[in-house]
Amino acid sequence: MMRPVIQKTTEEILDLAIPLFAQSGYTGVSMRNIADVVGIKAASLYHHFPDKQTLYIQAMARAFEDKAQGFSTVLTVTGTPEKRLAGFVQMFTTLMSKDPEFRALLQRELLDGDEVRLKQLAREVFHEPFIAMESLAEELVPGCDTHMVAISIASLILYHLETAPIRRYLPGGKTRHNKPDVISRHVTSLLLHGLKGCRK
Amino acid sequence: MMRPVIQKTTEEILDLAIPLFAQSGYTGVSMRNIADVVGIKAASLYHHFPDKQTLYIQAMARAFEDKAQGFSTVLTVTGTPEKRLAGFVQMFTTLMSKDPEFRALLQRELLDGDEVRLKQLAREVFHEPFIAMESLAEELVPGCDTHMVAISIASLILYHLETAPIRRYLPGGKTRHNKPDVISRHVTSLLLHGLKGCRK
DNA sequence: CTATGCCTAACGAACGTTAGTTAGTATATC
DNA sequence: GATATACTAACTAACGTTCGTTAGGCATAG
Repeated sequence: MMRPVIQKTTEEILDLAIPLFAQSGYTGVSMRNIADVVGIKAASLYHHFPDKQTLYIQAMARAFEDKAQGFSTVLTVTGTPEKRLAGFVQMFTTLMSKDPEFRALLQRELLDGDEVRLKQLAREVFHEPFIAMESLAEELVPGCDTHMVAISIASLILYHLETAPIRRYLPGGKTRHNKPDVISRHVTSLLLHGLKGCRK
Repeated sequence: MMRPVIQKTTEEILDLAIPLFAQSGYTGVSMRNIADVVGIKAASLYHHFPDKQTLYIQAMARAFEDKAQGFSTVLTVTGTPEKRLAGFVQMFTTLMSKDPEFRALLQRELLDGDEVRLKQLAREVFHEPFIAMESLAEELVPGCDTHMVAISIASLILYHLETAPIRRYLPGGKTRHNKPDVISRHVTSLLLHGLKGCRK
């Protein structure tokens, strides 16, 4: 009896599990769901991971580890602080816009993540780019609260993307509002000049 | 044999279910979980609701319906547009800060809500206050994209609150950054003057 | 030959849900 | 005022399914 010889590595399983967790969350995904998309039986998953929790944590770690370096490169641009801000906002918006999976996982971790996972996420993924953002903030506005400024920048970009599903039904919502270019221009001018920078 | 005569109304059950769904999400809460906090058996829930989905949808409706009018009152302030913006930001921040349950439910709906639920949420909860925010935006910055401005205002406030759990572990995160007054002042000056308004 | 990766089969627990029953309460009839 | 009727909200018991997980066997690669 010949069975197909499709040996899945641990990494391949994680890569297939990540989109599932992003879409449905930890409790919304079963070991059988994961096994199905991998193409093996649920019991076989236990040769790669001791339990579901470990599989999930490793999937998160993998989903986030690649991002860390992606973010850093976004912040190595040169030029005036204003140009660098504009460049960062544009690239960050494009990057995040292309990766709704990452955004969903981040949102879910903010909702459900325990202290240990959040601490790890902060240290291994966001620490470095966050510091780069803070130093950019310090250059732009010496003496400002760099922590709050960095959060504000990220919040403007991420929330425009995350609210896309409901903004369709809110007054004035247009398809254009989901385009990375439109968002990044709006955010940049808002940051540089306040609301009055949003005049036509 | 005397059984305790503790009759639970449908509304009481919903009120008890709401915090559970806020904390653990739809798939993270079982009918028995809900029954336990209500103090009845799971089967008895089916005298009030035909199934879990309906219970959840009614719980969401109830959790959100009170908010609709709360938001509207926040926007009936008078004065110069700048003062009104400052007042709105302050009140909205305080309101949202006091209600992490509502924020969690909103975030979960953005992640998991289907088109029908999001459309309902937009129409019944956010439509009116959103229009009020847009007219405020139009007063402040005639000819601006009011939709984007309204979203930006909300995003600044909500993301500062939602990221609180992870900001503890990010550089420069202080307890003060979670205080409604600090957040609303930061957001107001950012909106009115851009980043340079954040100078000390 | 050993280790690995997958299989089938099964476990106990929990899941959403249904059926049938009981106690209490309000309403209508005699 | 007593009695019958109907309704409500709870109960116990169980259904079939799915959950995470374990045990044991078979095949392939090194």
